[in-house]
Amino acid sequence: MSRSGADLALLLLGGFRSLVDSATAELARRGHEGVRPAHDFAMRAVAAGADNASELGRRLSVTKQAAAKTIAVLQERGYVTREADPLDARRKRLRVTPLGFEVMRQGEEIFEELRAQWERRIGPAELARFEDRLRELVGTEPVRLDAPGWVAQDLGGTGGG
Amino acid sequence: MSRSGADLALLLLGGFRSLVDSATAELARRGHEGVRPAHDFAMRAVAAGADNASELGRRLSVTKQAAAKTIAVLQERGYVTREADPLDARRKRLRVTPLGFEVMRQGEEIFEELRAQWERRIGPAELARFEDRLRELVGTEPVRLDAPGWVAQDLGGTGGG
DNA sequence: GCAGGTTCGACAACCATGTTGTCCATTACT
DNA sequence: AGTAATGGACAACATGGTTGTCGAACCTGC
Repeated sequence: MSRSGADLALLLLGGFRSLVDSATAELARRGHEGVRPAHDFAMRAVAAGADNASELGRRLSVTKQAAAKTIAVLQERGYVTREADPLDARRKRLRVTPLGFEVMRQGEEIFEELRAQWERRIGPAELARFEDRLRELVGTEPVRLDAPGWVAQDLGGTGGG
Repeated sequence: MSRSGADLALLLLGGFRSLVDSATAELARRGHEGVRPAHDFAMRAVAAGADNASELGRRLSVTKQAAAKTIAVLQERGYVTREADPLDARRKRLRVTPLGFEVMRQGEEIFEELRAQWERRIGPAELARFEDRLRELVGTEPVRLDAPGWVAQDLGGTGGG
């Protein structure tokens, strides 16, 4: 097989998609239609202190404009609120709503359940080992899940421009 | 830690991105600027017999229109040619050019090299085991790498998991 | 041989999610 | 106070998908 390398990549993608697709579907089933990982990520960043668009952009490694668009969606769905920042009139302070937190909570729960399923299939020790390897291989660089079609996108570092 | 499930997903994505980003960058370094996994996939499908837009769409699980757009790019870059099909005047027969094959070949080579690096890090046996687990977990469903921002996209009810 | 359905490919409009670039108000710095 | 930096808005555009529609070519049944 001359494609084991590429296959490995596909397999990794497959694993990710499998989890995320299932989680998204389950979240929808529970009444949170159309919640996507990116939303969760953004909310998490907001909850973690990225309480304005520019900062959120920085944390998510996207432009502030992109962050603003995401925020608009989150706000529209009632997952975050935006109020004037009393300390800085330029800012609009973001806050995750109870509904937003609820979605995050359920998301976590679902992912835990999915992981537990995998664990049941191959055993806890084996999954732990698997995760260890994965961590080793991936390293510590934070993972970006950004650009539309990033699978097919130009990547900053090199080809860039 | 209540996020091990989600972290597992991220880790998988990280692994995929790590490989793909490296491969894309390396391919660019070798003069094939802007070649993306989706291109490779499409070329592979063409080479494997999807020699018209509609068929390609089917194989890639995207609409024929989307396939047509991809083909346009591939053609523009000289990776595929389009000629009238002598047997069916509706069709434009696709063929991967030598350049296209070259890109595929180099892509494979690069992925192999990346996999070999991982192998060197954790050992062949361990990597094999890792891949086995991954295969078990992912199953045999073909992996789609389609929709723009699929990470953040609505997913048809199937869930895929 | 031809009517009617199916398929191919093209075009246009649109959605989603990014990106630059520009601009103004506000804040921070010197 | 004057100037730089920052936050956010808006507009234009790139990418890569999606529907919807349509004409031309093919296929099938009568």
